[in-house]
Amino acid sequence: MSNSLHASLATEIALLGFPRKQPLHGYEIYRRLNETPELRAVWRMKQSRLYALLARLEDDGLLQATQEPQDNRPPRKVFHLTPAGESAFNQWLLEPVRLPREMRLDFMLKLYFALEEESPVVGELIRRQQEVCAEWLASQRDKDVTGSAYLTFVRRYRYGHIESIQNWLTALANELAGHQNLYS
Amino acid sequence: MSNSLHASLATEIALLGFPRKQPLHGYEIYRRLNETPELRAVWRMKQSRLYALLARLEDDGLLQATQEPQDNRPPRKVFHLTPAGESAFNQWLLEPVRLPREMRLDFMLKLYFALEEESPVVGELIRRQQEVCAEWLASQRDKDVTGSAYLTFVRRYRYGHIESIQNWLTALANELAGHQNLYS
DNA sequence: AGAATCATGTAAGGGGTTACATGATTCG
DNA sequence: CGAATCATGTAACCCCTTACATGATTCT
Repeated sequence: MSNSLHASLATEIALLGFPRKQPLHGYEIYRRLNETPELRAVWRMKQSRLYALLARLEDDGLLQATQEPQDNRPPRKVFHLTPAGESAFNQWLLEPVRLPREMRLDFMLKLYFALEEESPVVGELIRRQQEVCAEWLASQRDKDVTGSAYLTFVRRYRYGHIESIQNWLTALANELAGHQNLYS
Repeated sequence: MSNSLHASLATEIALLGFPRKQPLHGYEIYRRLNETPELRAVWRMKQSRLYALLARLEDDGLLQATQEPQDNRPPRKVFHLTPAGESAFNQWLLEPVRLPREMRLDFMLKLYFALEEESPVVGELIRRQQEVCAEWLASQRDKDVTGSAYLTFVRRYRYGHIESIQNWLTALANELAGHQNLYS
C-alpha cells in the first residue's frame, strides 16, 4: 500500500464484488466480467485495464494478493479482500450516486451486486437513491425560474431526466417487493 | 498545424462558435464562457484548460492566431477561423449526438449555438436528433427480450431515458415553431 | 497446423485536472 | 494598500486506451 491513497472515482470499487465471497485470481475475474451477460451489458473492460485496476486496489490496501504457483503456467495472483476492502465495498454498495449521469454505470453496478446480497440490501439501496433523487428534483425547482428560453429548455431537460429515473426506481421497488426469483 | 491530427472527442469544436462571427482573443473567449449564464449552466472550464484547447484547435488547423501587441500588457493572441474551422463548426452544429449521455453537454452546446444562427438551423438540428433518437428506441426494442430480471431493469432504464429525451425534443420543436424571441 | 485458452502484464500516447507563474493596472 | 482584472500560459500528476509481449496447452 502506497501512502498517497488514490482518491479514485470509485467505480472500480465494484471489482471488489467478485472476490468478496471467495478469493479469486485476476483472470477469473476477467472471465466473469466478460461472460456474465448482465455485466457485459453495463461494463466492458479490456484485460490490461482490469489488471491495472486490480493492482491499484491492491496498492490502496483494499485487496491483498497471494501467489499460487502452477505447473507449466504463470503463477496465479489470488486476490482476497482486506478488512478495509470489505468495509469499502459494503459502504459503496449502499451509497447512492450523487449525479444523474452516474445512474447508467455506477448505480447499475451497485444494483447488480446488491441483488446478490441478503434481501434488505437492494431495498435499502433503492430507498436511499430515491431520497437523493427527490433532492435533485427539489434543487431543480429551487433554481431561479427567470432566464432566457435556452435556460428553460436546459432545466426542463434535466427535470425530465430526473423524473424518468424516479419512475424507474419506483417501478423497481414495487417489483422487488413482490418477488424473490430475481434471476429466473 | 501538426500532421497527426487529434481525433478529439469533438466537444471542443464548440469553442469555434465564439470566434466565428468576429476574431477574438483567448481571454475574451474565457470571459464569454464564464459570464454567459446559459453557458455556465452547461459548460465550466478553467482558464488554463481553455488555453490548452485553443492551442489544440490551432494545432489542428481549425483556428489561426495573429499576435496583437498592446502597451503594458501581454500581447493578445487573436484567433480567427480557418476555412477548415468554419466547415468543421458548421458540420458539428448540425450533427446529432450518437449516445444519450451526450445530450447533457454536447447537444446543449449545439443547441446554444444553433439558436444564434439563421432560423432553419435549430429546426434542422432538432429534426436530425429526433431521427437518431428514434433509432435508439428501435435498437432497444430489437434487443433480446429474454434474460434475467436484472437485464430487464437495465433495458427499462435506458428505454425510459430515451423516451424522456424524445418528449423533450418534441416539446422543444413545438415551442420553437411558434416563437422567434428566444432570448426574451 | 493454426487458433483459442490460460495467466500475467508493460509501453506508448493522449487527455484532463490542479496548481502555479508573471507583471502591470485599476478598483474599493 | 490589497484585491480583482487583464492576458497569457507551464509543470506535474493521474487516468484511460490501444497495442504489444510471453509461452505453454488444448481444441478444431
